[in-house]
Amino acid sequence: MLQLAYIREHKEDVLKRLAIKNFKDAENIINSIIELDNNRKAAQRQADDTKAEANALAKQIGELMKTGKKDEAEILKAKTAELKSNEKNFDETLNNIEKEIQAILVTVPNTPHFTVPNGKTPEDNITVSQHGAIPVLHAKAQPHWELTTKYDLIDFELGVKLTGAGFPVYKGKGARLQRALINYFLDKATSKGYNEVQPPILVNADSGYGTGQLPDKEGQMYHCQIDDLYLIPTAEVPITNMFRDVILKETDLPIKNCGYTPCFRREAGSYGKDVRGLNRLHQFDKIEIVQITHPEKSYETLEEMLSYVCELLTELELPYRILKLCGGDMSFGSALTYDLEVWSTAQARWLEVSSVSNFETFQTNRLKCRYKGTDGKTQLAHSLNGSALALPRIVASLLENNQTETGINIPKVLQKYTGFEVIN
RNA sequence: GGAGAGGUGCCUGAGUGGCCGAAAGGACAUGUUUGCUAAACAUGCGUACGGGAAACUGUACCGAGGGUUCGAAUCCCUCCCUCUCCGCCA
Repeated sequence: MLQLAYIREHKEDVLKRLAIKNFKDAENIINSIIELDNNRKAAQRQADDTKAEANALAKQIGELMKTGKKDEAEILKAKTAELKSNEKNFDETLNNIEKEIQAILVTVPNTPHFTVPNGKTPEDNITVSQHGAIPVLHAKAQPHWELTTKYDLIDFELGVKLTGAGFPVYKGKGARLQRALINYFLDKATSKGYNEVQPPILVNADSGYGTGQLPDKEGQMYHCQIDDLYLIPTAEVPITNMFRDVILKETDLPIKNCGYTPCFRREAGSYGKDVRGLNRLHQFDKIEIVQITHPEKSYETLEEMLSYVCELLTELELPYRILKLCGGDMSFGSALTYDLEVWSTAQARWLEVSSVSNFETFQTNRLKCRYKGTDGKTQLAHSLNGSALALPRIVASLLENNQTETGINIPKVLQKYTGFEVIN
C-alpha cells in the first residue's frame, strides 16, 4: 500500500511511475484520494475540536461535583447533550471517509522503480544477461515427465490417487534429490548470513493482508475454513509477517532470514499445456530469502540477492538468464523484480525458478514494520524477498539437461547431499 | 473436549469511575563522575493522525467491537486470544 503522505507530496512522480505499470485511470484515482484526504483532515478537525470541548466540560463538571456545586454542574451537563450528538456525527463522517480512502488505496499498485521498462506482456521484459552453455542432448532425449517415470523418481498418478493433480509423490532417488536440494539451499543461505527459520505453513488472515495476498489473491490460497487459516503460497508470508507491528532499531538492519517450506497454490484457472509434469504444481517446495533493510540500502540489497541466486544456478551448472520485468508483468506490490529462468532442454523453453523483488515500503506500510533511526525518528523499513530456489522446475531442468543415454548426472555441488552421482 | 485464570507501554508489574498516556522497577539512550571492565548519579524514553515556522499543542489508543455515564484502563454486553489443570494424542 502506498503511503498517503508520499502521494500528496510527490503526486506527479507517483503518476509517472504508475503509468509504467499501466495502471488505468491513475490521475483520477490519485486526485480523488487527495481530495478525500483533504475532507478527512477537515472532518478530523471538527471531530477533535468537539471532543476537546466535551473533555473540557467533563473536567469542569468533575470539579464542580467535588466542590459540591451540584446546580452549576447540572447546567453544564445540559450543554453536553448537543456536543455529544455532534461528536457522533463527526466521528461517523470521519470513519466513512477513512474507509473510503483505504478502499481506494488498497487497489493502487506499487510505484515501479524509475529503471523499470515500459511494457504490458512478458515479451516486453528485458533480458539482462544470459549465462551458461545450452547443452546439446542425444537424439533420444526425453522431457522430465518421461524421465521421472523411466527412473521411478516421481509418481504423478499416485499423487492423483492420494490427493489430486498437482500433488506428486517423490520416490527413491527422486525424494533424495529433493532433500539434497533443500539442504544445499539452506546451507548455502546460512553461509551467506541468512538466519534460518522454520515458520508455520498455515497463517491467519492478518498475515495474508500483511504481505498483500489478501484481499487481492484470495482465490489463489487454500483456505481451511473451520479454523479460518490459509495454507501459505510462499514462505514470504510467514517470514515477512514476523515483522508485522514491529519497530526495529536501526542497528538491527539489515535483517536476513531464510526458510524452507512447502508452498500451496490453487492455481485456479491455469490449465493447459504449461501444467505438464513439474511445470506447475499445487504443492511444491521452496527456499525463500527475505530481507528487511534501511530504505537507502534496499536497491543495493536487491542486487546482492540477485547475485546470490545467480551463484546457486551457476553452482548447479544450469544455463539461466536474468530478466528485468516490465511494468505490466510485475506483481502488484513490487517496485522492481528480476526473474531468473533456467533452460529446460528437452522442453526447449525457459522456466521461471526465482523471482527477486524489492517492495520498498509497499509491504512494510501494511505490516507497520518500522525502524527507529539514530535521530529518534520512526519510519518504514523496506522489505525484499526472493526464491532461492523453487525446487520443481530446478529438478525438471536438472533431469532434462543432464540426461545421457545411460542415466542422469548429478551436479557436483549436490553429490555430497544426494550420496550418488548418477541416476540410472 | 471439560474446568479455571488472565489480557495494561520494550519487559515485569501497579492501577475498581474524574488528579491515568497511565505508578514503580528493569531494559534502553544521552550526559556527569571514578584510570579500564563495571558501578553511582542526572535526564530522557509509546504510536498514529491533526494544528503550528517553531516552541508547543489537540484528538485517539490500557486484546477487539459495542453500551452505561457529563466523564471509563477501571462498570455492563459480545467476540478474539493466551496461560494453567484434567482428558486425548505426536
